Order: sequence, then C-alpha cells, then structure tokens
Amino acid sequence: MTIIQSLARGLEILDMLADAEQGMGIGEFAHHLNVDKSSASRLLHTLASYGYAEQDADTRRFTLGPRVVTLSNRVLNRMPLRDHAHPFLRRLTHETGECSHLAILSQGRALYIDQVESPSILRVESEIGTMSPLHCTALGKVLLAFSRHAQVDSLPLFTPRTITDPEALKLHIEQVRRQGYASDDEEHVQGVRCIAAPVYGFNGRVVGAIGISGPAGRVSYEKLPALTETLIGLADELSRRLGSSR
Amino acid sequence: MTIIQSLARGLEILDMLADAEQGMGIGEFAHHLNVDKSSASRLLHTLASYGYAEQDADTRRFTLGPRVVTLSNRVLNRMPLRDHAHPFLRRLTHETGECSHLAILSQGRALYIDQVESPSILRVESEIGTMSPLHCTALGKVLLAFSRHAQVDSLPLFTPRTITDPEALKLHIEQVRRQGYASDDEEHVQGVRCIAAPVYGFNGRVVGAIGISGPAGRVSYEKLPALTETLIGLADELSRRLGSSR
DNA sequence: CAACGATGTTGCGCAATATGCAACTAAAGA
DNA sequence: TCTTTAGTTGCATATTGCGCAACATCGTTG
Repeated sequence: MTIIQSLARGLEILDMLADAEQGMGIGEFAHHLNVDKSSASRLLHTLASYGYAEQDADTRRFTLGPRVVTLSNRVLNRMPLRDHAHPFLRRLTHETGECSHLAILSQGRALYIDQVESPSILRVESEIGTMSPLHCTALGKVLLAFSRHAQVDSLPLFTPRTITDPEALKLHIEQVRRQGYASDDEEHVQGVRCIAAPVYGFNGRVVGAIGISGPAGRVSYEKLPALTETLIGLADELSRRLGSSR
Repeated sequence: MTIIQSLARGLEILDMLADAEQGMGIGEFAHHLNVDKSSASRLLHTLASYGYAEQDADTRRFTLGPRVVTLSNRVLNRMPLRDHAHPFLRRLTHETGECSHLAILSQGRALYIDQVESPSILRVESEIGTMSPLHCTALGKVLLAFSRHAQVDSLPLFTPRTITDPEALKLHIEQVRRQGYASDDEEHVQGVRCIAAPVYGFNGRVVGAIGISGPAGRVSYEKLPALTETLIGLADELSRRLGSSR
C-alpha cells in the first residue's frame, strides 16, 4: 500500500493547522515537515486554493479553512447511527439527569459525534468533534472491548486512577467485554465519572457507544447500578432499533 | 503560484466524497480524475490512512472519514463571531434604517462587540466595548433567556419602564424564550426602543445576539412586526452560516 | 464447476513532477 | 537607510508519482 508523499504532506499540514490556535507561517510548516520553504509554500497554496486552508491577509499566516465545515456536515448528516441515537440520548439524559454522549471509533480514539447536555448547572462540558483516548474513558473502553480493529499504542496518565499498565488494561477490557458495559471512575478527568455501553448494528457488530458523564458526587457508587441498568436498557433498545438481533 | 498535482487530486477526491451519498469505488475516482485505477487506489489509501476517507470492509467503497468532523470542530470554535456577523449587521441597518449591534454575554452583562450605525441624523450613540445590563435591554434579555450561565444579581432602575421586580422579569424572560426575540421599550434609555434576536452557533448554543436600536418615534409599534420579522430572518440566516442546523 | 467479468492491488520502467537551491521581492525593525 | 525576517519564483535535478501490464479476488453465468 503505497502512500502518495505530497498528498500525505498536505494532510499532515491539515493536522498541524488543526492544532495551531493562532495559525502558522510557511516557515513553521517547512520546519515541521523537513522540507524547503518553497515546497511548504506550494503545498499551502494548493490547500488554500481548495478552501482547506485560509491565509490571513495581514499576517500571512495560515489557518484551517471553512471547507472542512461543509465536509463535516456531510459526514454527520450521513450517519444513520446519529439520527437514530439522538432520541435515546435525550431519554438517557432525561432519565439520569446527566450529560449523555454518542461516540464512534476513529483513528484509535473515541470520536464524540453527538451529545445531550445535562439540565443541571454543574455539568461536564464537552464538544461534538472532540476525540478522547480509549484507555481511560468509558466510551473508549467500550469501543476498545467490542470493536475489532481497536488498539491502543500508549497509555498516558491523566489522573492518579488512570490505568497505565498494558496488562492491567487487558484484564480490565476483558471484564468490560464480560459485563457488557464500561465505567470510568475519574480515570480521565478528576471528579468525573462515566459509564458507557455498546450499540450494535444490523450486522451484529458494534457501531458505536453511548454513555453518560457526571460529577462523581452525583454519579455515586450507590446510584451506579440503577444508572447502568437504565443505560444498558436504552443501548439495547437502540441496537434493536438499528436491526441488531441480539 | 504552483499547484501540487497529487495534493490537488487528493482534495478533489474529498470533494467527490462529499457529494457521494453512497460512497464511491476506486474505478469511479479514476474515471473522474482521468487517472489510472492504480493511481486512484494509492490516493484513496493515502487519504484513508489519515482518516480523511473510510473504506467499507464489505463493499470496498469509500466514504468521507470522520477526521473532518474534528477539523470542523476546530474551525468553528475559532470562528470569530464578529467577522461573520458584520455583514449581517450591515444588512440589518440597511433594511431597517436603524443602528444594529452584536453582543455576547460577558461577566453578567451584554458586551457589544460590533455595531453598524444608522445613516439618519437622529440616532442612538453607542460604543463597541460597552457593557449593558441584561434586564433592561433587548440584547441583554435575549442573552439572559437563551444562555445557560446568564444571571442577574440586581435590577437597577433606569427609566420608569425598567422592570425591577425579579418575578416580573422571570415571566418576561419566559416570554422572550417562547417568542424567540426580545424587545426593550424605553426600559434602559428614555425614548429608545430596541429589539434583539439570538444567534446560534454550530452546536446549537446561543453564541450571541443581534438587534437594532432606534428612537421610539421611528421604531413605532406599527413598524415593530415588520422590523422583528427582518431581524429574526437575518439572525436565523447568520445562525445557519455559523453551522447551526436549526 | 469452470470460465468469465468486474474490481482492486502490486511490480516495474519511464518521465513527469515535486524538490531544493539560490536569487529575488516585500515588509518590518533598528 | 541598512538589516533582518518571511515568503515567492526560476531552474536544474532526481525523486516520485504515473501508466501499463500482470496478478489477485470476488461474484456471476453459461
């Protein structure tokens, strides 16, 4: 499987642009890509001419262009999973009082593609389009446990409770697979506890995961069994709606 | 300005993917790009390896990958509301003849971050950067009604019409929420009447408000329905421009 | 069941194309 | 005004992407 170098470089530039809050200049791109300024210049202008990058007229720096917004809308609108899942997220939040999310596997991360926010003032903020690590989030663990090609390369530490030992994670994921849901007990963000369950598609494969996140004080150990039962019930109902025969 | 051919081809593939509801096969790409199947194959796999395209395991057809959702999220988060709203303010002033404003919530006040002044001699003076109270201005009421973290501590009296009773304000804000716009009938400055409507961002949250202000003699009760219709139309169009799906 | 067609991938030689260098331009500081 | 920093363009070179053809993989049909 041959990779086209100049296309790959262009895509890497997009990745860099995604992380550059204040935009970047030609020189920085050249440096990061280990190419000459001239090459970077030509790549950037190619991206710009297609609307994937935008150049500030004054500073000459480049930022991500609006073209990706259109593409994103296409992606999200075509996701039947999202349309079917949304009412379930609403019910999930309604019945639990906590913020609910829908995530899919993307590039070895959990990509949040929908959410319904908790009505309470104290809540977990998050955004559609963000990607979270698999090893320390409930949604991520579910995707890791039930998807075929899911893998983790590294296990960075986020909180004292983050699992960083590959063997421990393996056992943990085995357990997730057995019990049919996953939890995240302040392993990603201090004070935030989550649970998640898999969503199965018509072919019996896991197509995504839904879950809730809330402050540890509210998502208490006593409430967890009830919350988990609600969650799994809704996840299974959604799976059946999607044509899963499970 | 030289264009890098293979990057351009990759971006053209993204454009094609954006329009392909059901995905596309290698052959179709090759045909549309006038290249050999082999080249199309390599380009597609390069895109796929970066998450910009995705291949259905069964049909082998390619669709847009979820990577663009993340990029879009970055773009939208960085979108300076001001830049996008300005042309709408111009249109608003052009169509109504009154001064128009863009405001966001800041520190429990309405912060005016942009304006377009009325062409007429008799006009309401105001400055970008000023902050107005929420309880007695149209923009403020909209932000109060539609933003989450908005709250008012005190209700100081400005004119005889200023609402100073918390309960009355609560009911008033409920009404604003129901009708989708707010008005200020000389409640802040004697002789000045305003209307305002919410502006929604890509995530469906209210990111700001736009409105018009004018002398009560010109912004008459008879004209209000027409002015309100214009305002709401522009506010909604701006919201859509910002990626709101409402 | 074998032969076929449709679709996609890989190896390879060739030439088109992307690259780096250097010269040039433009803008910003000193 | 001179210097520094940042980016663009021309050009020669060889790297890189290209098409061709052979191969692989399905699914179909006689």
